Amino acid sequence: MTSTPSRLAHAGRTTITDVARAAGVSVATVSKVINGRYGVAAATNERVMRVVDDLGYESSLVATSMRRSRTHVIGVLVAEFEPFALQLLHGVSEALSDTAYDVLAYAGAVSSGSHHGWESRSLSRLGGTLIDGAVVVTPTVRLPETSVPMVAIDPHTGPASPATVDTDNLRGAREATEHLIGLGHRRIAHLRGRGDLESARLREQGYREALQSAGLDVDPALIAEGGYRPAEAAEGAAALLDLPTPPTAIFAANDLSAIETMHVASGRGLRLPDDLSVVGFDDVPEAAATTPPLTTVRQPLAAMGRSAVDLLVRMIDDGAEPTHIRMSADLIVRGSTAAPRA
Amino acid sequence: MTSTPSRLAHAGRTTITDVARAAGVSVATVSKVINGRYGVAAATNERVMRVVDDLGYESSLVATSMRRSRTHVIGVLVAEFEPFALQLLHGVSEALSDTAYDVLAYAGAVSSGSHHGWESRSLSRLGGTLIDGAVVVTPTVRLPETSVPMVAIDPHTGPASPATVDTDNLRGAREATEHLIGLGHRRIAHLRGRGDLESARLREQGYREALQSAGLDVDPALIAEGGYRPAEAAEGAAALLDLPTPPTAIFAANDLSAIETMHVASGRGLRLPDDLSVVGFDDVPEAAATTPPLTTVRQPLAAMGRSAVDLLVRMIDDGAEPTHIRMSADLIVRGSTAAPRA
DNA sequence: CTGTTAGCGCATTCAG
DNA sequence: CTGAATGCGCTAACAG
Repeated sequence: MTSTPSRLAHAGRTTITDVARAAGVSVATVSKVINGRYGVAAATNERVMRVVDDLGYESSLVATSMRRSRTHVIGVLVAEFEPFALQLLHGVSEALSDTAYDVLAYAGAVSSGSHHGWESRSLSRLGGTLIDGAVVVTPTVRLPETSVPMVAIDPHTGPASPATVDTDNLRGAREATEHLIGLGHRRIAHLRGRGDLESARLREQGYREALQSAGLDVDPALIAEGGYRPAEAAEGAAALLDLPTPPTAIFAANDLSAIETMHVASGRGLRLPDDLSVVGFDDVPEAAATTPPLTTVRQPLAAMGRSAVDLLVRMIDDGAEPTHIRMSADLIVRGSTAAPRA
Repeated sequence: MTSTPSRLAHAGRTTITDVARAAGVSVATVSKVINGRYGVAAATNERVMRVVDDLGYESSLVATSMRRSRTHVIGVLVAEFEPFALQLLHGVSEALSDTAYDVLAYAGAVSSGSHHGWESRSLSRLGGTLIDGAVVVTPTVRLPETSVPMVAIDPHTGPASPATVDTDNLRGAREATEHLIGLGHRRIAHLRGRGDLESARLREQGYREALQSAGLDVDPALIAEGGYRPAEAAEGAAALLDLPTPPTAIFAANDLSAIETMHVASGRGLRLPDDLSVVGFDDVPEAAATTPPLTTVRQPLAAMGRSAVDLLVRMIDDGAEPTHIRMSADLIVRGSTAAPRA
């Protein structure tokens, strides 16, 4: 044996080289055995396998992905792991447990700075090699087309990307607002979502349309910024409630904002839903856990995740055409809405 | 120039080579600029930076991780993305948003086969290269020690790994059972968790101890398998309710099992909590959303995720010693428990 | 059937 | 201050 004698068993991982040395074969042979390719004697095969087991060797995803085109890993790219993305992830994971794919979720909105959004950054960092395809959650920028197969969930520009999954935001928002109108509310406020998201614009539009259809004026003073996030929502809600004649109902652009709104209202001694009705959007698990439980528009998040994966896998495996999938958004009436007090 | 002339601008990603060519410098120079190292003229620096921005270049995680020791990515290894892991992930993500680390969550329980568990496989595949450290959620096997820094959450063997975060399962289970006893229940069943998990054993032990302390017999017929998963839990619950004299209360080893138990009970026309009291464990968001809302033992999941990350980052950055962190588990009484009917 | 060779995209010496 | 060579762990040709 003339292999480098100075090489000790290194610190961390077991590499293919370690296996090769222990089995007395070349790394190429080990590679063949591991990948079940032809051209290896049965005896050799078994010997290598035993060493692999003994050493607990597992090929490095990183190294493999550099040489191979397929890694059998699907990437889910999110800005951060908030409830919305989490529920999506749940569906993705479920759908993938029937397939040969593993899931890798990446939250890349941390080390910011570049003028590119997190979506492009994450795609650049993972794409092409590490993952066979990507599910991108609420991307805000147009995504590069030259990359891996991907489907966007609730994307910024609506169906601009080739493959998308979203819900009927316009209709859902109309239903929510009409529900409040039907209850007898006349001063209905809206806590906006992130202005750069198509979904947020559609929800606001649905709110406006419902009001107008009912012959109600859209009062600009009753539209505040919520940004889809608790911190901004708290400010927006406070501003609304500080109005000389505050609204009797608030339709928030998502559940997190709605829940925050409820906190703000409770903090001011308002009783829900008697003094203020609140409606959200999304129906994350947390929505049903508030007191009173939140009336909201349900997006079938897990189902959206599953649909996205189904489509993606078909695109990867069968070269299926990218399409647009639109799911329905349905009002779920719970306890946070009631008729305004006389 | 004798470089391969046949090389075209390739399909997918922008590589460091593209940037170098566009900026008219060598890849080494680009590398230095990107990593902010000394030895580059200011003018060159700026020119390269502009090209980087123009092309939207972002270094490949894969390639980088092969050569570098640090990637500034923390891995969260889970079997699958169920509510428990999701909540943990939420805390992890939160805690990491203050740091320079990105989060990468990997669900590796899919392509099984090897006698190693998913934890070891995932660690082998990602460790050492892709991630700087790992948070492993409910590992069931003893983890190799020679790998990257890691902390285990709710591990199989209890505090066998050097760094762990868990809750006081024994105490939580006792409280849950004592609550039922205090309500007047005498036939209290237990829906077991996964037998290979320390947490499940402790919860059963807490149940037994509480019964014994109250002078009640532990009836083996009242202990069924739940496996922490809805499918098994449904069977276990059905078996319990099929007993000649069924229990008046069921303490399930986790919320998913408890929720499934409620479904099974409702499906048989039982009214909750009058005909049957149910207690869970974990307090995932879904627990408060059931009707009636589930009485359960709260594990501070997000806080556990945060603690795990805090510890891990200190281990990576400052070489801190691994420790064991135990958090308290507290009973949350909601509507799914009541005194048994006379 | 098995070993040798080349190179994936990048960071890192080490000469210019 | 810059550029050419080297190798990370692995797979795909090809040679023996």
